[in-house]
Amino acid sequence: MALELDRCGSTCIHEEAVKEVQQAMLDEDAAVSLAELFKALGDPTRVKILFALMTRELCVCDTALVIGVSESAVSHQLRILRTLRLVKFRREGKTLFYSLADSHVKELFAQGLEHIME
Amino acid sequence: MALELDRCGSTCIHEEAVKEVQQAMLDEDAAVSLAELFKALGDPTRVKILFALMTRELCVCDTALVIGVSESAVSHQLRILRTLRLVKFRREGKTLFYSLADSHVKELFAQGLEHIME
DNA sequence: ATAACATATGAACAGATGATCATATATGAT
DNA sequence: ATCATATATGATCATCTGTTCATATGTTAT
Repeated sequence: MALELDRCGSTCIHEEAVKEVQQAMLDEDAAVSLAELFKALGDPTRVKILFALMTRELCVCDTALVIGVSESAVSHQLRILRTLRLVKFRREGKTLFYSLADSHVKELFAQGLEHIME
Repeated sequence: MALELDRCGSTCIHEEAVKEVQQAMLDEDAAVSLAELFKALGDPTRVKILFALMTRELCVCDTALVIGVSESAVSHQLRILRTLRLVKFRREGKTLFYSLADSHVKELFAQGLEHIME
């Protein structure tokens, strides 16, 4: 506590700015949750999986073929995406069809692509 | 190439689905760029930095104080955010004031928080 | 029950990541 | 020029990540 307050020397702190920002600041849990969500979107394989699912639902095997990685790798990544409720699935016989859980991914990708192409 | 096509056995492939998705598919570069962007947002420290900067511009020292990490750590993370053009800065004497580069971060955070609180 | 198929899971390993510490750069004051 | 301040950078290291390979689970058909 005291350590953190001292760290900066004290000469360079703009008190008003710090207070203003601290009041509007995100709490730790929210920051961690947000980071977890974005981290899940922060891998090319998972981006491809999600983008593929934007077009239509796909089984694991087809997904693996489309994005060019092993089925095991896809399955591992889908587990992560499931945990964060980014995808859902339905069973049809031996096959599991995965799809986007809600529209947030589409919106996030749209914003993300906008930024990249700026 | 041939390896990838064989990998799935061939029995489980739904050809139409695969073709339909492949046509709409993101190219490799775009997938990597998108992933890089989201990866940059996928760390609690960087989330806090960006969220803090949503309120107002801040110098490195104040940022470090607000989010409770060392100035060096903040500087390192700001470098990553600068590289991805998520933040920009202006100099005033010895002090560098960082701010959000554009409005995409706000939109992304808004969507992200919506998803988390669903 | 057995076999085949679709997917999931666990272990393991190489590569990436983020904080820390030490050092360097840049600006302003003396 | 020297010094103090604000920030940046490089090296190091423990931890995390994603793929692979081997194995397990669950479903359908025989």
